[in-house]
Amino acid sequence: MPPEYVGLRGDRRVASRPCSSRDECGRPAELELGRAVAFAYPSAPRERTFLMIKILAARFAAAFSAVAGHPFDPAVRVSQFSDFQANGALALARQLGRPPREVAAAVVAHLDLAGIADEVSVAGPGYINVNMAAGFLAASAAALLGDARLGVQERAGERVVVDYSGPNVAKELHVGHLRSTVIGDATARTLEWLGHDVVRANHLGDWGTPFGLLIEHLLDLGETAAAHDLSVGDLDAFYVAARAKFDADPAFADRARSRVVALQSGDPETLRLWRLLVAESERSFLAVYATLGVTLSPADFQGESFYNPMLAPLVSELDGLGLLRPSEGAQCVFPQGFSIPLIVRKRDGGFGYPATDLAAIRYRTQELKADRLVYVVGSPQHQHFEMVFQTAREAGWLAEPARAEHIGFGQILGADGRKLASRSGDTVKLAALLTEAVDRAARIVAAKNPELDPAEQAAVAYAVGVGAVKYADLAGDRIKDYVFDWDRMLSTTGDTAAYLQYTYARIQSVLRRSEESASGVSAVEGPLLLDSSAERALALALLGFADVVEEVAETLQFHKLTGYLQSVAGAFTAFYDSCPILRAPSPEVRASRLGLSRLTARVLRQGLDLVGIVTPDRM
RNA sequence: GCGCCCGUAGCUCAGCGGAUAGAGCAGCUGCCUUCUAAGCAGUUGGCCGCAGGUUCGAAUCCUGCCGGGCGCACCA
Repeated sequence: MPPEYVGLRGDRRVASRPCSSRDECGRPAELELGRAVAFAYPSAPRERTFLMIKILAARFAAAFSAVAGHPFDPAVRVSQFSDFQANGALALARQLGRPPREVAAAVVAHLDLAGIADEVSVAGPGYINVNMAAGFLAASAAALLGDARLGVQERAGERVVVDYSGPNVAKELHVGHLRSTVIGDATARTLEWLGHDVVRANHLGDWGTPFGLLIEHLLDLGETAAAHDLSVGDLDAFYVAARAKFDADPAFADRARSRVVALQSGDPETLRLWRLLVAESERSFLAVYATLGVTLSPADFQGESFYNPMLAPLVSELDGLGLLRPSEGAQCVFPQGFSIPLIVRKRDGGFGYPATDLAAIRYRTQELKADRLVYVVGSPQHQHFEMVFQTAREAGWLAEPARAEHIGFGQILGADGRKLASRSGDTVKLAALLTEAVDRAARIVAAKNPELDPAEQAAVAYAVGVGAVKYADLAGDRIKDYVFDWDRMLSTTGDTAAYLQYTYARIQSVLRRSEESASGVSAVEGPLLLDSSAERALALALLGFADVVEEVAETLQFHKLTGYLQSVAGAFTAFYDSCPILRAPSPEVRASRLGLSRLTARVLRQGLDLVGIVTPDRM
């Protein structure tokens, strides 16, 4: 087999590559192709924010710097002993050589929290505990209720390119693409909502030697028949058939090889056939994206072929910069800090993915003027991206303030602790996985709420099923592997999407009833009253939304958002359990509790929307 | 051989320099003539892989081991 027939390009977004030639599969790699605010507190102008911790941190910072004589981090955190605590006094004490409690007391003496906190105390070795004033929480929560953005300030707008999903043309989306697609879409949604200018980049594997045999197979079938086969959705079967012919029929293999040459030299007819394959694949991808509720559109497809014309000039440019060094017949860059080369041009003259990735960086920073490049690709490719980024820096294509990040993630494992595969050992197709998710959810919905009419049951099953899959993918630290477990992800209790969706649906139910009982007129919101501990705790939880969203936008650790939403839902259900809303003791309390409910619903809905999970109104 | 990641309750996971290590599931106790019990409240359960070190203070930082996963030049 000629070396150029080694494998499909692309699939770089797959968490782990298909079997390599020396792994447990014991099969050569070339046989593996088919698998594979402003805070509106009274008298506070717009520069304040809703963020409790930021408000406190600012006040504490003033007090700390008064004591320290210079700026000092107050280390304000959420506390289990009070609402918040500042831990900075311990570190400052060491610096000043004074007893920590004494320093803490000095800080408290300089602290101005009038109207914000009604209880400040020094505890333990020198922690400063703060309990917020109920009036302040109430006013803050009321302001949140009146803020369409729930306290999250809109950003000035960086241009961010989010590179995710990246399936291979002529192969179907499979579990290996799930995490990149889900995490990438959550990234795009979140950054976009924050006000950034997000460019979604679906870096398809749409170029390479395999297209020789694919195109010849297509010609054998006839374009019409081939298009039919492809549109039926079984792209993998099309590839497998082509591959089988290539292996069995030398004449076919020769045609395939010359077809590759024709493709690479730009033969118009060959390019037309190639586009046909690409177009059919894209239709297949879009169908799965639609089911998944992923925001990728045809405009976001920007495959490897897009960069083809840029590759030769790019290598020349690297040469001109003196970064290129021949090694064993290949053109290489040896980025600083790495002992192995980045092969930019292969010995046979072809370009590999490092060249394409470099071209993409240069295009994205220079043409798209991107400030931030996010690559949502499995963690095995960490070193590759570090090398590419370093090379781009040395070439001047990735210069401050622009930054590139590899957002890696672990594998999805089966119950056996090994990479998830179907019973027969094949990769699991995404379309089939989602169908099963919805089917399983449908059974649960039918059992839990048979009163819903069939259409609504189906809609709920869809939201719950797909939500479960996405949530399971996002709820853990993305760097770790996780075990794919239907029972756990579809559990109606616990840390699941269904629990959040159910909480949301319950709130909607109450709100619907409130409108009925108010004879169609929505009640005017009164001031919020936080008299019970449950109401207070709920308000406090709701006020944390902006903090979490901002952190997630920076770290892209979506499990922090899902964990936060769980705490909000938990605070709500505790409140729901102990505080009658519609039958509240007075109209004022009722209005306040309805306000808290409405705010909770909005936070849950917005939070889930940021990660692409749908919230049905009934379930 | 070099490098990266992960080892926390029976299970799945948070916490990543600060007070008694948290949550969900599973187990056990309670709670529906009342707004969706797909729920809530309580409870049992942990030498935070091991050993050193840094620090007033370490699950958290450093070093070395052990265990698991994954990379390491013409596949993408």
